[in-house]
Amino acid sequence: MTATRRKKPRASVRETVRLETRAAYRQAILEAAEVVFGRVGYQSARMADVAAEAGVAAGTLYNYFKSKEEIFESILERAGDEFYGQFLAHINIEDPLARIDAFMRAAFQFMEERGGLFSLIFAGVGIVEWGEQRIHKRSTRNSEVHERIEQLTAEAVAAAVAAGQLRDDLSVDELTEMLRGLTDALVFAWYRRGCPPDLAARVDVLLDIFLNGARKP
Amino acid sequence: MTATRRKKPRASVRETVRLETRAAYRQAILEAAEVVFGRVGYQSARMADVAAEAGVAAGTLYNYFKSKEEIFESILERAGDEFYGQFLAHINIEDPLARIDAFMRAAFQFMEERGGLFSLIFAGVGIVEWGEQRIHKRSTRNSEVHERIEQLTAEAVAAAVAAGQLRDDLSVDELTEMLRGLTDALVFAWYRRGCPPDLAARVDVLLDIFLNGARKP
DNA sequence: TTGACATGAATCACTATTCATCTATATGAA
DNA sequence: TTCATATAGATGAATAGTGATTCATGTCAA
Repeated sequence: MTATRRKKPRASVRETVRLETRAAYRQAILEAAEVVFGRVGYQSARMADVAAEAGVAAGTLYNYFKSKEEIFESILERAGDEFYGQFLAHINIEDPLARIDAFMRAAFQFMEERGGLFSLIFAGVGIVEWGEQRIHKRSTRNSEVHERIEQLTAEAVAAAVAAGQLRDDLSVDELTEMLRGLTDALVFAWYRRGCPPDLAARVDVLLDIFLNGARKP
Repeated sequence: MTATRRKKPRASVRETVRLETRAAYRQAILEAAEVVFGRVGYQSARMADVAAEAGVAAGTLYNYFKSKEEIFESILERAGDEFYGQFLAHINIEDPLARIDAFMRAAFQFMEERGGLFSLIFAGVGIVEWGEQRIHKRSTRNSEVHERIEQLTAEAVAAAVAAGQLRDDLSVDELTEMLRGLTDALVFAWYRRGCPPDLAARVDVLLDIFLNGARKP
């Protein structure tokens, strides 16, 4: 997918050297775009800004990407894959509740590390989807990643229900929805506070309320 | 605030009639804008679309509003006030938990009735704020309304804690945050399903999980 | 006849994208 | 090793599309 984005390089001795260089440019552009998009949002970000941030000329961007949108999608795609990877890393934890716990922690840690991108990724998984969905239809790829993540969570919840760890008088969907909501809420609030380095630590509150509720025993 | 938006009408005998007419135009424009913004989003909505929907010429819009943004803010403002009103209506319920319950139901009912505007209002109270905040800074007024609503909720939560109805080993802020998150989650999911008429009914699940948690007793 | 105001074509601003050029490097003959 | 030439690809000025906003004009009620 990434490969088809630009003219195929001619086969030659130069190949290796050129590729190195091209890859570096590509990388620089993506990183710059991530910074700029993260700072001012997709709409407000100007290609000129991205070019400046990357230290290249505006025209150069188009030697590596077809359009602004393609750059955006590349970012979403990359970040989405990384995010998904964080989930996969804990897929094998046997105990359902422990798995959910691990998922949440992994997700929060990822958020915390890439705060600026929040509105493009995690957010891209719902929030931005609403705020901007009509502005640019989201990359299909990113949606897939999103769905798979929801899927992993739902599976864990289902397993927990099956294991008698979670209530069975509510549907798995409802439980998953709520879990997701609590997660969003924390990230939301954290983002609003300016992304201080305390997000990961708050998972405990999330799980506590999700599992035990807010009512005084 | 609304009054300062256009040239002051001259005092004259026509006044009454003119005002009537002007008010009608203004109203039509706002309603049209609400429809169009709700349908395609602020960014994608064209003034020409709004004009067409309102059945007036594009230029006419500018006889009533300074700019596209001002129209948007007027909508947010109006909707925000209505939304806030729904909360105020239950402010006097004594029992804190009952008050929270009433708040949630009122909010959901409002959502359900104005689904199309979701992303401009309730959403405008957080979700869109992130998705688009850099695209157009939100109206100060709307932010105020938002804050006041959060305030009302937080007060109810605090009262519940004080009354021994909610846990006191978590901060009021944390509890409120979670409540808000659960609310968002439901509306989110509902919106994604295409706004079917079942939102209000789901408040029970929300409160159930918030109060009792998801763990199997 | 006059003034308020609706009209919509013309203007203006903003940017993504294109493209004619220019630069730097690689190649290969001397 | 050195120089002439070719070429990938960097450059940024020019283009082009979009759509908000303006304004000269026409209409209608008083």
